[in-house]
Amino acid sequence: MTLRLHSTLTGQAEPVQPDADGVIGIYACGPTVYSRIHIGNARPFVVFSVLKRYLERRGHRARLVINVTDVNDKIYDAARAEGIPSTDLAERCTRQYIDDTDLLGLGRPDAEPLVTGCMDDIIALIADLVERDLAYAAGGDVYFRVRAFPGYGRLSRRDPDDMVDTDPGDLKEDPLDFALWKGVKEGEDVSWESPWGPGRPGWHIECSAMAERELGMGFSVHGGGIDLVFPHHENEIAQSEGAHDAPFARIWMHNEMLELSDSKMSKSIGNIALLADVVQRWGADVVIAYFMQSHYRSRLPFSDERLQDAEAACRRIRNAARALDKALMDPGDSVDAALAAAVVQARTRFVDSMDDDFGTPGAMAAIFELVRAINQSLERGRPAEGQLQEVRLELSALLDMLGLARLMDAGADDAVPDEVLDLVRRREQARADRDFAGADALRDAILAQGYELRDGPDGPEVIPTP
RNA sequence: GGCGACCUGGCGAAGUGGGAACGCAUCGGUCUGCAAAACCGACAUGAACCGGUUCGACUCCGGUGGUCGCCUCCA
Repeated sequence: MTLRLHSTLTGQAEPVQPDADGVIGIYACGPTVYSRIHIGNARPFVVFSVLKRYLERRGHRARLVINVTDVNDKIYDAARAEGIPSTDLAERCTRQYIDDTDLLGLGRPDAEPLVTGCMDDIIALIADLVERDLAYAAGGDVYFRVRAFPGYGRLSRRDPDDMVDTDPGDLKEDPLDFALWKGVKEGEDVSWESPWGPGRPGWHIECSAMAERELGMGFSVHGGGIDLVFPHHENEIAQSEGAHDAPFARIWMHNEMLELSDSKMSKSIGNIALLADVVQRWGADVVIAYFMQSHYRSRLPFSDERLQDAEAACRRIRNAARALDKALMDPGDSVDAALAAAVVQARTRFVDSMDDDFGTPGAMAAIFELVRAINQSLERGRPAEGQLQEVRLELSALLDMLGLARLMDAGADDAVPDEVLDLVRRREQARADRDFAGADALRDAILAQGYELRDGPDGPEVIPTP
């Protein structure tokens, strides 16, 4: 079985097929850089990064492109409010976006084109559309002639005749038409030369141009947040397919929104939590696990409680990894058949879930079932070293497919500071003296230093609290 | 007003026309000086509500109620 993804275009699960060059091309719409990104913006970044990861781990070649919109009205507005050039603001926010997403440790996309770096492609595409009468110049602007593109509305299942309250504009032939090029206006501090005069691209044309440039027409997966279906992706289809009479993207994959107290998290509502703050507080693994425990097409509540759950889930996995490492220091010589079976079953369930529309919750469940099997086995005895290695490798491989392999780094107690080790020694002495009140106080002192103590048959274990 | 989605245990969250995963939380037990971790056990005779189809529905169809999203910048 191969990976199938629900496509917004067909409403059904469609098999993911490589492009003509054997590579699975994935384009996801990235942020507009006028402020730091919030945890909701991070969802598509995580989803599409893990999608690429999963495909690669399954032996496919994949190319992920996530653009950066660095020319936009909001950028002009924000820069004006700060009293700095809009290009400075865009550059700063682009750097912050890179820094913030780097905190997740999921790697970078293969390409992250900037709108400002694709101006020639954009102008050429607009010129094509004008040439084909799918677009027209008016004043210093250029508009797409929506009624001239017959498939308009297919992606969002919308009839152009049903659309109301559309901005009539002064220069449009039809209120439905949307801007491909906007002539420079008073107060805008950057513009580019074009056959229609100085100006800048409209919001939608950039993605058509960048996707075509990076992946060609007819690539595998185009995605982003579900709020982009209309008008952004609808317009991209109109632009690209209008210009080339060829299919643009085969599968349209959209992630649902995060919600905060029953409404979506949105910069315009103001109920946001910055990605950097969330990662700073909880750690990258917890944030990734938080996303992976829910399906990308489900709305996901964002709250401390949800993050706490994810943290507890990470702790459980880390504990099992630590138990494996401990067992490996003193392995047995038998093979645990039940454990061996659990390993096979976990892989099967994991892959089945993932291949069925990127079912990361089922994949996480498969990992937890393996974790339980590991704990049960170690409760029964000590499997042989070879089997322990094999189990460790498999757990690590499954976690890695979700970007969670760091949970295997259980944090050996070799880096424990001397003062903590000293506290441990004093506590052992207190216990030997049956001074349990003193021992408990010392344990609290150790915890305050960031280390958890677990007494076992082989003496106390010192474990860093993440 | 138009279009669409969703409604599963305390909180989250999957899958499925015929045994309701998984995580967290809670309760009891094992282990421990006590904890922690781990293990064992308990925890929705029922899936918003009402009808229908079916031998059989949480799963399909229809209706009611509720929640949310898009239609304008938005991941």
